[in-house]
Amino acid sequence: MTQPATTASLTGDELETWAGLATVLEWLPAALDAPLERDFGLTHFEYGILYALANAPDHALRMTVLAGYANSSLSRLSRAATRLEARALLERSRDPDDGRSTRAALTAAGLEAYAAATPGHVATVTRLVLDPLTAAQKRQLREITRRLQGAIRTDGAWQPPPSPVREA
Amino acid sequence: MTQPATTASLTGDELETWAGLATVLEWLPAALDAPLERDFGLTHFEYGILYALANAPDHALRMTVLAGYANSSLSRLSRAATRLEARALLERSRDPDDGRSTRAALTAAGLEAYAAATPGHVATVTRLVLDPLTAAQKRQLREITRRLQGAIRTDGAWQPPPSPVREA
DNA sequence: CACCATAACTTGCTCAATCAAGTAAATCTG
DNA sequence: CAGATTTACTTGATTGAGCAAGTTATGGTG
Repeated sequence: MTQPATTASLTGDELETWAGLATVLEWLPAALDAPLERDFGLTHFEYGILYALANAPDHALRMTVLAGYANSSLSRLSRAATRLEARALLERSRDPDDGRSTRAALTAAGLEAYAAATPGHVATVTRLVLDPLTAAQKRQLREITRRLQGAIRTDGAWQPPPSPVREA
Repeated sequence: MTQPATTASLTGDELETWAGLATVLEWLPAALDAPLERDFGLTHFEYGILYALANAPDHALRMTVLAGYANSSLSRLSRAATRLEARALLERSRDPDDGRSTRAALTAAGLEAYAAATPGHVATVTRLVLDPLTAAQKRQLREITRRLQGAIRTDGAWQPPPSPVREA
C-alpha cells in the first residue's frame, strides 16, 4: 500500500504504535466477550450489570447508579434490565424512598449466574491480558492507560463517569 | 464494593492493570470515532473502507479482500458498501476476470471525502494516543500490544486475519 | 460435457443501541 | 401552595451488526 502524497499520515514507530493499539482495540473486546456469550449467554455488558449488583449492598442498586457503574446510557440499561428480568436474573421495583427511582435487584438465580460466570471470565482476563505480560510491563501498562485516560478525559466532550467501576 | 467470598477475582496491581486497560478499551474507540462521525458522517468502519480503497491500486479492491483489510464479515461490508454507494462515495461492479467477484471502487467524491477526513483523524489519534506518551512508553506499548496480540491469536477460536491493515 | 462442490457475494430476519418523546414523581419558586 | 422545572426512567422508531439462506459464477470429476 502506498501513501497518497496529498494526505497527512503517521509513519514509522508512531504508525506501528498506533497500529498495534488499534489491533488490540479491535480484537481484545471480542476475545474477552466470546466465552461469556458462548458459555452463559451473557454479553459483557450484561455481565457488568450482574457484577455491579452482586457487589452492591443487598445486591441492589438504583438504575441511575447502575448506569454509571456500567458506563451506560439509562436507555440502554433499561433495555438490558428488561432482558435480564425476562430471564429472572433481575427484578425491578419502585424505590420506596424516592418514587422516581427504580431499584434493580439481583434474584437468587441472578446471583447464581454471576457466580457461575465469574471464574471463567477472570481466567480469560488472566490468560489474555495478565499472563502475557511481565510484572514490569503490567506496571508500564498501568501508567500508559492512566495517561490515555487523562487525554480522553480532557478531550472536549468526552467525560468518562466519575467512578468507572470495572468487573473482574 | 465488597468482594463476595464465593467468587474468584483479581486484586491489587493485577486488578488495577486490568481496570485501566478495560477503561481504555471502553472509552478510546468512542473518543476516536466521535469527531469522524460528527464532522464527516463517517463511522470508523466506513472510514476504514475508504482508507483501504484510497491506498489500493486504482482505488479499487475486491469485496473479499476489502473485508479482510477492514476486519469485517462480508455481510457487514456489503451493508456498508450499500450505504456508501447510496452516498456516491463508492461504486460496485462485476469483476471482469472472475464473475463471482465484485470490485468496489472509490468515486472521485469518495476519494475527496477520504482526503477531507484524514487530517482530522490523524490529529485525533495523535492527540489521544501519541502525544500523551513518552518515546519510551510508545516503545513499551508496542511490545505490550505485540504480546497481547499473540495471546489473542493463540486463544482457541480467535484468528485475526493474516494482514490486519489499520488506517491512519 | 453434464453434474456437483465451492466461492463470492446479497438479502431477510432478528437483536441490540441510540435518539427523541412520553410519563410520573419530586423539588423549586413566586 | 399551585405551577413550572427537574429527575428518573420507559418506550417507539430508526439504524447497524451478525447469522443463515439464497443466487450466480467457477472449477473439478468421471
